Amino acid sequence: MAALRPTSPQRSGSPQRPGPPQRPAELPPTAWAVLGLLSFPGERTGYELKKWADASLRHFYWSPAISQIYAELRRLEALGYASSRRSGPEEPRAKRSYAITAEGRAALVGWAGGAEDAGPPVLKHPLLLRVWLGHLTAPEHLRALVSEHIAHTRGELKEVHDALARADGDEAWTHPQIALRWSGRRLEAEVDLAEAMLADLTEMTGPSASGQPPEDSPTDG
Amino acid sequence: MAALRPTSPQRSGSPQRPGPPQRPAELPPTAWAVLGLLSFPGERTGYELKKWADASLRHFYWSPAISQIYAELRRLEALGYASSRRSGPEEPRAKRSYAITAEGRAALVGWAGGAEDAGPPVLKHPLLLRVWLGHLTAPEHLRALVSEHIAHTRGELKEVHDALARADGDEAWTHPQIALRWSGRRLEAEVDLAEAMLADLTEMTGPSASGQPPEDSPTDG
DNA sequence: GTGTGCATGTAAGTGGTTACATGATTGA
DNA sequence: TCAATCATGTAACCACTTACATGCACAC
Repeated sequence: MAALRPTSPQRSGSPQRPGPPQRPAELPPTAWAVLGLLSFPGERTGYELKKWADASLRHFYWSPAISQIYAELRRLEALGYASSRRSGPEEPRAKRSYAITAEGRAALVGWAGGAEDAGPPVLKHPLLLRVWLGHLTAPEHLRALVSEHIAHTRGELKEVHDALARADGDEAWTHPQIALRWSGRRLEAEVDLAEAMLADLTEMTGPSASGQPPEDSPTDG
Repeated sequence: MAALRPTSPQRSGSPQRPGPPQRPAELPPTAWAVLGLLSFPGERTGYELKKWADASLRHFYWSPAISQIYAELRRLEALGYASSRRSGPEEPRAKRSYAITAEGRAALVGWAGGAEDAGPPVLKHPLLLRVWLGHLTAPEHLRALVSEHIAHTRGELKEVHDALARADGDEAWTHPQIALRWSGRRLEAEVDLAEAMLADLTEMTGPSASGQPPEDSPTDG
C-alpha cells in the first residue's frame, strides 16, 4: 500500500572502494529497475525492495519474484554497482542492506540518458484474448468477465488514488508522483475502455449467441 | 498489415482419428493463443499464423517468435488438438498446414469458458520506468522521449484505424473486430496519457533541472 | 543472377517463475 | 502459543528469445 516512498530508514550509505573499472554492462531491464530502486536515498533490504516495487512499479512496469530481486542484488554487487552491509548486533534482526555505489549511479545515469528508448511498451491482456476468441464463449459469460475486470480495475484505481492523496504535495518525490498520476489516469482509461467494449459486445453480439465465424463446420477438426 | 482475417485459403480441414482421450491439458497461454488462431475456419501454416498474430494479437496480447509458433504447433499436434497436412505436389511450395481437431476445439472452449479469468493484464512500460527514475535524466531529454513515444503511438494508431476501416461491416468476424476497436481506443488513450504526462513534466519539473530527491549526496554510493 | 519473401526448423541461452527450505521476530 | 511478517536464499523448471542453417519461388 505504500506508494511513493519506501518505509526504510534513511541511513546514509556505507563507504566503498572504487571497484574494478568496467564499461557500463549490458543488463536486463530488471537489473536496471532494481538499481533504480536503489538510486533513491537510503539503503534497504531485498525484502523492502520487493514491497516497494509491488506498491509502485507494479502499476506500470513489473512485479518481480522475491528470489529474482535477491539474484539481481547479488549480480549488482558483483559488478560493483551496489554495496551491501550486514546488520550489526545492535539491530534486532539479521539482514543485509544494499546501497548504490558511485559506479552504479554513473552506469544508471548512462542507461537512463541513453538514446535508445529501452523498447516499446508490452501489453499482455488475457481478457482481450478471450474477447478476440469470443465465438467460443457464451456471450453472457464474456460480458460477465468484462464486468469483473471493470470491478477489479476500479479497486486498483482506488489504491492508486489513495496513494496519490497521501503523497500530494511532496515535492521531493516528483517523478514517482508523476508516474503514479499516469497510472491513475491509465486505470481510469482502462475502465472506460472496458465499458465501451461492453457496449460493443451488447450491440454487436446481442443478448444471446451470434457472431459465429462463417462455415465453421463442427466436424472440421 | 492484414488485420482481422488471415490471408490463407479457406480450405476445409483434413479428416483425423480421435486421438488418445486426455483431460484438457494444462497449457501455457501461448499454446491457447495458437490454438485460438486455429479455431477460425481454414487451415494454415506456421508462417501464416505468425503474420496473422503480428497483425492482430500483437496489439493487445503478444507477438511470438516464429520458432515458438512451430514449437507450439508440434505440441498441439502431439496432444491431438491439431492435425497437420503436408502440401501435395500440386501446390507450388512444400509446406505443412495445420487445422484444429474436434478435441482441440473442445479443450479450447473449455479454456475460454473457464471460470478463472486467465490472469490480470500485464503491462511493461519502459518509458514509465524512465519517468519514475526521472531524477537521473535531463528534463528535456525525458520530455523528448515522451514525445517520441507519442509519435510512435500515433503511427500504430493509424495502422489500427486503417485495418478497422477495411474490416468495417464484416459481420462474420465480429469478435476480432471488437478487440481491434478496443485496441484503437486504447492507443488513443495512450496518446492522451502521454500528453498529460508531458504537461505534468513541464509543470512539475520546470524547463530545467529540479525535482531531485532529497539529501542524495553524490558521494553516498 | 540477385535479393526478397515464403517456409521450416535446431541449438543454445536467459530471464524469470514456482516450490521448497529455513529461521527469527512480532503481535494477537 | 500460534499465526503473520520479516528475511534470505537454493533448485528446478519453463516459456520464450536469438542466432543459425537451409532451401525454394518469384520478381526485378
